[in-house]
Amino acid sequence: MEDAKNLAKTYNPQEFEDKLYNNWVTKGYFHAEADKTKKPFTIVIPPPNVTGQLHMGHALDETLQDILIRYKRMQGYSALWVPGTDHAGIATQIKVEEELRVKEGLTRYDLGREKFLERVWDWKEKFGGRIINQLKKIGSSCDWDRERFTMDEGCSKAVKEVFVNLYNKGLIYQGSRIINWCPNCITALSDAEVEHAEQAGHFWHIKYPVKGTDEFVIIATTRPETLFGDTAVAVNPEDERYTHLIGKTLCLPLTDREIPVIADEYVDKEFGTGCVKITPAHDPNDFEVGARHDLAQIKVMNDDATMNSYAGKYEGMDRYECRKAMIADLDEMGLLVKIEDHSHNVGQCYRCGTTVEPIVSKQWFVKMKPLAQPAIDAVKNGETKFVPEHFEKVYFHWLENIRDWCISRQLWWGHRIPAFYCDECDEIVVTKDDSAVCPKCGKEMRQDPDTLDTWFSSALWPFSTLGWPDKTEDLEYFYPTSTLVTGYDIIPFWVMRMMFSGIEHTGQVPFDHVFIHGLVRDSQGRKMSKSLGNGIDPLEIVEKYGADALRFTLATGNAPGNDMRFYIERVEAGRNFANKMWNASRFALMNLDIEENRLPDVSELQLEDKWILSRLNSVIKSVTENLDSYELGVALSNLYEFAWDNLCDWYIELIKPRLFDKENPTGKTAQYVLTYVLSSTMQLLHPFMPFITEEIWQHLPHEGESIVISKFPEYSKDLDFADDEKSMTVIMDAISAVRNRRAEMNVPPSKKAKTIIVTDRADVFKKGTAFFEKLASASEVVIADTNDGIDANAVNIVVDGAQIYLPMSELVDKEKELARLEAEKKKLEGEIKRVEGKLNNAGFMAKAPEKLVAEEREKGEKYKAMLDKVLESIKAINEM
RNA sequence: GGGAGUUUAGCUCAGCUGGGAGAGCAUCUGCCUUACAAGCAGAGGGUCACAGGUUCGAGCCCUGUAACUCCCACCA
Repeated sequence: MEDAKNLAKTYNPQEFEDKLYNNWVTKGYFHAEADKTKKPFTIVIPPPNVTGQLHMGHALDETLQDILIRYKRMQGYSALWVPGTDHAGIATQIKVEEELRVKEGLTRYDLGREKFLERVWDWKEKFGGRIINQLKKIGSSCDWDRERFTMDEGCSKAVKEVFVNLYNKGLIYQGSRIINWCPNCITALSDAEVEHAEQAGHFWHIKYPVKGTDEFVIIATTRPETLFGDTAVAVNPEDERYTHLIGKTLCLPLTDREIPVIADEYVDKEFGTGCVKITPAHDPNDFEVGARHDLAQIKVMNDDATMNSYAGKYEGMDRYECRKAMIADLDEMGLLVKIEDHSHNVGQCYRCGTTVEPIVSKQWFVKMKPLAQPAIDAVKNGETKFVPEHFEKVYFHWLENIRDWCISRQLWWGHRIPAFYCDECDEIVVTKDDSAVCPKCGKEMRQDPDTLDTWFSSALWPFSTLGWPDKTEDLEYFYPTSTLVTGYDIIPFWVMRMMFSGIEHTGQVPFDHVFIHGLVRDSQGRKMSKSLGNGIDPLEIVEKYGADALRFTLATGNAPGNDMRFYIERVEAGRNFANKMWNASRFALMNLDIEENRLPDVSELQLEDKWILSRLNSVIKSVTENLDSYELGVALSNLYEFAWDNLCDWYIELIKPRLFDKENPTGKTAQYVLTYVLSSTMQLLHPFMPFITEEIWQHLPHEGESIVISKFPEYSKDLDFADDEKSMTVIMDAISAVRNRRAEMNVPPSKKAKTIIVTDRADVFKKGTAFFEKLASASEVVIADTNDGIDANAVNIVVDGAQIYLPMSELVDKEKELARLEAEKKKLEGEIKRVEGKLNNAGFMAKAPEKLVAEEREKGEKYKAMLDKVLESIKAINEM
């Protein structure tokens, strides 16, 4: 540090944040090794999308992780935070395709697979670093030597290993099933990737004529265009309205096809018309019905949701265009009975919002039931714990109702499915090798063109990043990881899948704790989103207020798992706190002429020194306990209160006379204590606000090269001065009472007054005389054991343990004074009544803890003593 | 249709296993007191959504009600 003594005049985070961060990285403080002499603490980052930008949700997620990692690092753990990014299959591919379309008017098919993938890799190289730099800006202490990417070599190896293992165990299979199809992204989606939204739609009632009669059935449908794929109409076997039709043949309108009327329990008699068109290729329920009745599956749409040849003259039309046209035609033919309004849930692609088409398709699936059970058990028996605990319910709910996971995607960007087909003899080989030769006919095989769901590789992240499937030293040492930090919205996508993957492939749960946080919302509680334009860029905040203020904002003011509203006033509060620390440190440095940070001998400590050390000791305890139980917000607000209220507003003010008076032998002691307390406070605060704390710590006398690797303060029995703390509290309360009276009477601090303290605890108040002069505008302090001879007209203040007189009779209004005393009397009587009510309550005395009873007794006595003094004062005034 | 969460000061939120209601911001009053006006010293402001219950004692535990939010769900 250039000038070890002085800090810049104003807190200006821009001046030192980058410089400090670069130094930390250069010095390698964030690098962790498998060090057998230490205990491991591991976090793997939820990898942000490689081409994404840091948003407030990331900022929250990373801040929480960084707080935990820095805390554990200071506690002496080998603290590893593995950073990295996710290839984000659909999201990235869409972006590159969009760029291609806009800039060159091309589609990915124009380029071809190989060329297109080159473009995506280019894109990744170009924008992939951006988010990493943004993580650094907010102070994330990741081990950058271990940065990973979900499509790097190691991850690819892990993916193949897992796929082949699961396939060989029969847990991955290929099948034709109804899946969610996005006609815009042209790919299958898993259930988790579909979002349901209420949409206003219609029920179209359509007549299907019964062959050879004048009769017809009326079906009601929300998707009339799937009519071309109907292969039956079903009624409930118990439905007397229709029993006579079962087995009859219907003429499917707009086509020349004939379909049967079948009976199936699935049909609800009460709903709609009681007749259901059955389209096995376009509806999951119909698919089941079709399977039971051996019905044909007729797909009527192409991959982009235009109609195919089954739709006859509507071929080539978009699904909605077709709907409109066919309804018009049916109406003309007299087959449209009516149109009802009907709102229903429609599935939408979570990436592009397009209405998803349920469609029968041959895809790869992971069999979930056998994998889900151990993942459920691991949380039930406490191997992995959720914080807050209630998120376990969400987790259980998902796993208990889980269906097989559709993992194949018709995308090009992603891990290619390691399955090979022989066009000659239809042989299928699943292998880790990059190419395969048919074991039956020896021909070169063709690899499955599809890629895997992005979450397939994310699911392996906690162990693939540590070297799995190799048995590396890192894997042995750092796995299972300690804590996973993520938002509750990611539980079904990621947490759950990491859980069953970790258990299945490593035999161990991937993490001990899952620390769940909420969403960051705007000031009105809305989700921040691009379309609303209400997002706040974390980097703009960093630029304007500093990373520490941003982190403060994100770490306080809400409980684990709850959503948080973000608004600028909260950032300002954080910045103001940083500024307060900055100035307190400046003050300290201006008054320090010591070279080292050490505590003086206890015998040299003054009352206020013991008080602040004792308070520091308590706050160390509470910060540690709260951090250990993931109550980061509580830990920080305790620290805030200690640092601002105890340290700045009281302690520094209390010791000013000692510091300024060069003759005072206790001045040096004050310097040492102030240095010690300030330095410890910076250490406690460092996990939350890494930059300012390092900057200040470096300027204070210190040992070691950085606060980052300094030892986190520990509770010490030797610094527990409970009695002195109590005495100090009595004095402080008295000072506050004097200030209060003066403020009520509008006496400016510049108008000093003689202060007479009548007390039977002179030993305590004697230690505080200087404080009254400094903090209660006393010109002179007199301690007496009786109020004899004191002007009855003096300002009179009753406090715990003392009665204080300020001879400022000119300010006293007798009437007002009496009214005030009466009010105080009433208040004290109320308190006494309450305490006595408790003490006279047999139930309370019998069942309440002893400590509480003693406390109440003490309070009762205190109030009674104060009441006596108040009564005395009233009497004195009345006698005037 | 299931499930979860929320409801505490004007606003945003804390309140850990039940033991006299808190913070930040905002408001009001007085202070440029030689670290800080991004500050200091004070003040006002709450039937803890509602109704029952358990308990010596309930913001906290139990039951029910209401409002809001979110997640899940194949009634065409």
